[in-house]
Amino acid sequence: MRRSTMRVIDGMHRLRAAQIRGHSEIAVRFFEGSEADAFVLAVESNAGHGLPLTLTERTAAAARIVLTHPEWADRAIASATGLSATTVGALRRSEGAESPAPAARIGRDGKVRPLSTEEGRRMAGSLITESPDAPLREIAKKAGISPGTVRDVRERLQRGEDPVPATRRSSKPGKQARLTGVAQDRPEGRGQVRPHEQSRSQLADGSSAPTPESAAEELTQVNLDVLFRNLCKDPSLRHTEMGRLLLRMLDMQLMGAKCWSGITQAIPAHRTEMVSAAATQCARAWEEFASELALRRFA
DNA sequence: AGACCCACGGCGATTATTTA
DNA sequence: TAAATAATCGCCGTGGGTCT
Repeated sequence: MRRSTMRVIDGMHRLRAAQIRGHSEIAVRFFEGSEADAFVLAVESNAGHGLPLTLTERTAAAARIVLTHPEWADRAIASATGLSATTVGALRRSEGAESPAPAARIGRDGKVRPLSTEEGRRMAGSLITESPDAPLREIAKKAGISPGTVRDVRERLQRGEDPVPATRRSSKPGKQARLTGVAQDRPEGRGQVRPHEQSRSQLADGSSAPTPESAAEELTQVNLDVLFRNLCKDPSLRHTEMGRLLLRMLDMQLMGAKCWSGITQAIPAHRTEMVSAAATQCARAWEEFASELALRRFA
């Protein structure tokens, strides 16, 4: 149970059972943390006990964790949601581009691993060339990489090789796409650059970050029916009162959109002006709601 | 103190299996 | 049956423990 909101994270069925049995008290374990952390805990609990989430629910949960905890490694998120790391990695590529990617990730072991050591390796290479007798730890500290990596750099230099393995070089086609989201020389079809990847590459260039307007514009191209079905899969919406209210409102919107002509015919002439004003205010309210959400995402 | 070893975990690519 | 997902492989990085 989250102490700040007294909301049940896990054990809703046990709580219900206790209420039915007439118990007025139940032992709880309090959780201190953010809303995002509480969500992760709820997903982990569901994945762990006898009432696991469906595949679509787990996928939706993983997509949310990717956004709220971008520093978590794929395997860490996979472990929490019961999906495979491959699936989480694919989700990150499709969802993660919407937020700035951290330079390193925290694994299940709590260790931090950088997404690219190219810069550190090159600096270590220079330092080793300048001072061949310098201690590995000293070079590691200056270059910002681990002593083990410095040793590998030194061995590579001794063999006359590049300090950065070919598979870790940003210039390698396809690899850069993994490390920074920049697509290079991708083949047609599967490797085509998607809109969100383009906006991420702009970030890597240091030019412009995606604005709330551009991100919203991107999603508004998606059919409302598709967006609604996708939102319905998210347990964080389905399992909260306000979330369900939003889904019902969107459902009504969808239903209305399918029978505008019938509704228009049903409105008497003397009420058209009033209904028009009401509809305009509704539209404004949705717009303000959308703007507020967009600003919150990029705050 | 510095060097080295090694367990653990990261990733992409590929293949096998499951799901809708 | 096609698409999605999981499993596996090989390579690489980190950091704690051990050796010199």
